Amino acid sequence: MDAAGARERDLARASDPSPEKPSGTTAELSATGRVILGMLALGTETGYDIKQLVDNSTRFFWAASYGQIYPELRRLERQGLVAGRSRPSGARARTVYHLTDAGRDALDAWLGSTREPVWELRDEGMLKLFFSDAARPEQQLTIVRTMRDRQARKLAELREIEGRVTEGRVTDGPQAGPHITLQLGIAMTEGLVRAWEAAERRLTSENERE
Amino acid sequence: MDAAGARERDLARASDPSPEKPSGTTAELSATGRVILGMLALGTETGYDIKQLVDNSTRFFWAASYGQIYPELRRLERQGLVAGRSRPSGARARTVYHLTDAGRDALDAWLGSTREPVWELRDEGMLKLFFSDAARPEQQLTIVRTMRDRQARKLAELREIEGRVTEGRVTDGPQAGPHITLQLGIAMTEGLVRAWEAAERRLTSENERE
DNA sequence: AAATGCATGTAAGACGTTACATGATTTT
DNA sequence: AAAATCATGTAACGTCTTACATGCATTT
Repeated sequence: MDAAGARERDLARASDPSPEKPSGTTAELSATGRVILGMLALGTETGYDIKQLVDNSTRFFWAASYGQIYPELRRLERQGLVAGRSRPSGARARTVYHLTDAGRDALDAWLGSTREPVWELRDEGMLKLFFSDAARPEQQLTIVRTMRDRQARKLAELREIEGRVTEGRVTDGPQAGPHITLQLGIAMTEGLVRAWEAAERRLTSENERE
Repeated sequence: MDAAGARERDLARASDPSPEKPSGTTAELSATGRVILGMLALGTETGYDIKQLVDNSTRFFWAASYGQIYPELRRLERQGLVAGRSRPSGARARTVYHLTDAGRDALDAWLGSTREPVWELRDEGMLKLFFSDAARPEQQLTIVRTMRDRQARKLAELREIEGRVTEGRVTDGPQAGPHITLQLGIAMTEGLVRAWEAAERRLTSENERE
């Protein structure tokens, strides 16, 4: 029957038609393309470098793999947004890329775009919690504690990064973006830890009452 | 050169080999499969119902489309985890599904699994902020305010849902999972709003000093 | 000498979204 | 009579991950 269905149904309504048309001469810049242009603007040069920096920074909120990066670099070059030239180091093949003027314009246009930004979460812990009435009560608590620990570990990781960056150099000036993003990531993750802790308290106080 | 690359490089190290082997006789349950089993356990019956409930609840942390749901229902049936039978309403075709014993076991196994849960975020606002040194300073503020507003709207939406649910029935008992997940979602989104507000304060106080 | 790091790539397949197509039933 | 909702599905396309393959250079 439809007990749960009827109960939860119609609780929210999506409403979102996008305000900006594609509207232009230029082909739409893909998500990975945006990452690459941004990374080149930050001074990385090779596909390998880009992957390193992604893994050490944006991966927390935007990941990318070699399988995306290398083909996308060539697509961007075909579109005239980046330019690469061979710069072998010794006998080892190496291609360094840089933004073209058109590439810098495209990056600017994206940064200034008012299109609703992508925000997508896949949180298996929340999904488990949602369905946890089908599990034993201790399992519910295990789920919550696992996620709290997981987010706490991530928070520790981010704080460690922060420590290393601060003792170094880049706190302000023209490299403010990465740093303030790290601050934001820390604040966000603190929020997540608190949220899971609150859920844990709610569950344990319920159990006590029984 | 490698200014940014060298600076941010090696700041973090991934470390995660999964602790549990596939190890079993049963084929691995896909992510969409997990959603479907959970939804059937909650009492939904048709593919359409599942999609409705996903859109009204889990979409905030786990989305799914018809293009995933209908094919996956048939795959699960082939695997013997769900069973469907035709229950037309009038002349309108309709198939109602329910969990089999094997399906309930698979759901249990997933809920009890200690495998590191998936947690993936794609946050275009954070990405823009990361690269925002390439933009004009006012644009940096625009990005932050846009995201703060966006998360605040989502928070309002969630609170509205909460109001409707609370004035209704389902606050506790055997349907605790969806409700506590909603609470968690609210707490998480509050954390996000606060994080973006903090970023905004950091940016505006910097601008004042200049 | 071995291990790690630098560097580039591809192929297969899984995963997901979007748009389209169709039609019955219920509500306005 | 029209609009909204119920209900099921597919095809095309785009995205992303994973695993594999290769080989030079540097550090231990």
